[in-house]
Amino acid sequence: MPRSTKNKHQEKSEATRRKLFAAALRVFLRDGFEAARIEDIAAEAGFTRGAFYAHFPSKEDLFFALVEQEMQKHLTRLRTELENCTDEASRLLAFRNHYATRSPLRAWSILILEFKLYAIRHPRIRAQLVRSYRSIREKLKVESLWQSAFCGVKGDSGEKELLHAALNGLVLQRAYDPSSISAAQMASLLGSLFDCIVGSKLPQPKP
Amino acid sequence: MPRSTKNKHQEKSEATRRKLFAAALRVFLRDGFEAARIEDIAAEAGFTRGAFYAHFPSKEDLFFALVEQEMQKHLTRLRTELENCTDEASRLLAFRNHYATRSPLRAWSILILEFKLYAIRHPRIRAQLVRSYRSIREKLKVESLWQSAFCGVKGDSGEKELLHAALNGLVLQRAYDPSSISAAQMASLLGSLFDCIVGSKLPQPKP
Amino acid sequence: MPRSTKNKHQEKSEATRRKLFAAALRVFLRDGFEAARIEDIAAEAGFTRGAFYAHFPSKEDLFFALVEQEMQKHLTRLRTELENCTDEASRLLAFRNHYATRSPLRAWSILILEFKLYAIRHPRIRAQLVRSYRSIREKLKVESLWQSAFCGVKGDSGEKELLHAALNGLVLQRAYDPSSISAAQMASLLGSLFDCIVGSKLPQPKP
Amino acid sequence: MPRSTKNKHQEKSEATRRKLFAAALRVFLRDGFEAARIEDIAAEAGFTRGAFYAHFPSKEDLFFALVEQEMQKHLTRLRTELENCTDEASRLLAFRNHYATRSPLRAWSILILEFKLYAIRHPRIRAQLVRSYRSIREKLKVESLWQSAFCGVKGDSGEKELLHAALNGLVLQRAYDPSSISAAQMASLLGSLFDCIVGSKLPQPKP
DNA sequence: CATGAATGAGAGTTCATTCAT
DNA sequence: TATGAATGAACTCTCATTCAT
Repeated sequence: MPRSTKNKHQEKSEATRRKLFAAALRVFLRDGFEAARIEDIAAEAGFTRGAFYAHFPSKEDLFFALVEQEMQKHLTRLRTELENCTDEASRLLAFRNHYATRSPLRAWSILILEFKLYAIRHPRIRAQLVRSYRSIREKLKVESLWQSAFCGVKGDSGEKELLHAALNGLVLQRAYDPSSISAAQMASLLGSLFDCIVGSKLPQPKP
Repeated sequence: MPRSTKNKHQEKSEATRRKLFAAALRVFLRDGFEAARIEDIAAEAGFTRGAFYAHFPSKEDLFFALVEQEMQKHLTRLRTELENCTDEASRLLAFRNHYATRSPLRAWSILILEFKLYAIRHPRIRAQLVRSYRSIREKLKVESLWQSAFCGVKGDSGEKELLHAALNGLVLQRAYDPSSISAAQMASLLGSLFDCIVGSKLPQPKP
Repeated sequence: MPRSTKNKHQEKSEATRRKLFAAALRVFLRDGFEAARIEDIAAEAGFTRGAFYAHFPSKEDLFFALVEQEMQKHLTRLRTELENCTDEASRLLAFRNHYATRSPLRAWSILILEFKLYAIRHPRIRAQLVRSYRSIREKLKVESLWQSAFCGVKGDSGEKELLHAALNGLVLQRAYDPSSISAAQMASLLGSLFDCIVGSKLPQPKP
Repeated sequence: MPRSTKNKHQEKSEATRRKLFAAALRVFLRDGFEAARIEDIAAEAGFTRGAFYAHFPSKEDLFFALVEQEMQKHLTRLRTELENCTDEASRLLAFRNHYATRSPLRAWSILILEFKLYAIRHPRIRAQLVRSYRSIREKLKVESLWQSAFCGVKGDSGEKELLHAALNGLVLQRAYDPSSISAAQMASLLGSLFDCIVGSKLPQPKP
């Protein structure tokens, strides 16, 4: 009941949760969402199943928590990078690189892809995922990131989605058949697409 | 040994196979590859599991057969459309529309997306899928389709992949959160991307 | 309806039956009774399942028919060998060799062993097998074989069973772990046992 | 982490394992190895299939564990009996009785017989079984049992195998057709065979 | 007689989740 | 909090047998 004890417990609990998180990320990236076994995650963290269920109600809930954490990380990093840029040009370049050379996130992209497909078949999950993404975007002011990168010139006609879609599609393509497109080609294509969009050459809706 | 008997058997067998194919397509589109149960496919076709295994060695084999059949259908249709065009301009337009307004194939694209993800985690399947795609592309001379549409002007720097990637990515995005991008926006974006690529504005590899 | 036609049919039918028999023997010896598949037997004979069921009501029935045929073959051969002996001594020797060097029948022994075990768990089969054996023994006058070999000296205290049991047990032992006993050792042991029994050294029940 | 909890778990786990073992033994003896269903074993122990798989990786593994346990039991009992004998003569007699009156192990022998046949058709299992037997024999010093019983007089020409083979063969014969040989006859025959072997009358390899 | 399509019971195995400790 | 035993539903795949042709 003494405060310090309570804190000790809290700290320990937090540590377990963190370990489970990290382990889950590793296992999900390695095996995918559906194939990942709770037991493996717990074991990877040095615990057993019970510990998992003491901290998360279900595999899906853990995944959501993980998504929010990772998205936050990625977006915060991007924001920091952009804020470190002194002028508009370098900010645009940083943004471009972010999209064109996202190879370190390959496995993560594929994991998200898989979960989106899973969500499509599970309405409740789908709704939760949409909500989750929306709240992250709001919390981290993703719109303003684009605004700041593009000087807020134009209204959104879905260019963001196109960029993401192309990125995800290419990542998947390379994961499934690396010989069909090289990493360099992929970066080049994404860069070009980025230029296209930014150069206002693309986003002209059909009249 | 009687000829008529053999034919009767053959006919019946083919009819069953066709029914199973059609049922499988419906169930796969509805439930996805992994979640689709053999029993449901058989029942949807009006049979029991045993009938399924009399015609296909496994769910995966059926899926491959289905993929080849459907790809063949789609590509043949596209080829026909292109061949019906009298001049180069209309051919290009038909090609553009093919990519920009592929909504009827939404569910199919998602199914293929899911199977590619599945393949990533299952090396043997992956190899088979790559091989299968390659053979289809060769058999139906997909390269020549592009050549004919684009008058064989430029070498391949992966634009085809970019187009497909963007298409698949957007289809998934809309399936999982339709409110994030409208069908019209999607068509518009894909059209613009197509123009971009054709207009040789995109495919300039980094020097 | 003409006689010759009927005979043609009968002949053909008989030929099919014979082929199925021979095929079944091969498959049973190769795969064992339970693991042998009707389809494999039919295919091995150059037919399909239907032909099998046109000639035999079930796998078990085929097996019984097979057992009777083979037993008859083996016993007839033994009888012939014994009858070819001019004197009593050579007859005894032939009998001894029959038991001590039965290696060609290794697979058959094991098959019968397996079926006996199967029969133990299936009462109806067991009863039928016992009956079947009994009728074969009577038809082929197996008792008289022993009598003739041993000059009918002594009453049966089960020596025959002991000899068979030892033979079967050793065949199994060698099949399952050939390194535990050599073929030569086995022949030697069986020969010695035979001598023991014949020399009236063995069958002296405890006083 | 608390010690008591761990012990509770361990105890419960061991109790369940023991129950599963006992149940498996009963079901295997009743139905045979192949026909025994995991579900029946679990139910017989008062559990469901899941519990089974929490304790044993497969039916085969359970069987091997069972074999080792039972062999150990049997051999330990035999060793104890022999060690209780004060003189050489009574030791030999005890050994003789062990072989001649093994009726209580009838069902066990048949189960092992069946598994050996199973092993013949399944190479991996066969190898494992051979290894398993060898390790048991070494661990329990089976050779020395024979040595002690027979005063280490003679080298091994396979008499042990003959004795076992005859025993197993007769057990099977009686199980499948009890009317073909009485229990008394069987004991008598085995006793005589034992005497024969011990009396050095049998193991004279052909010159 | 022979075909071979179709049945359907049944097996082993996996794993998210629950719950007593 | 964490353990880990136990559940039970689900799934794929096999094969002897039936039966319309």
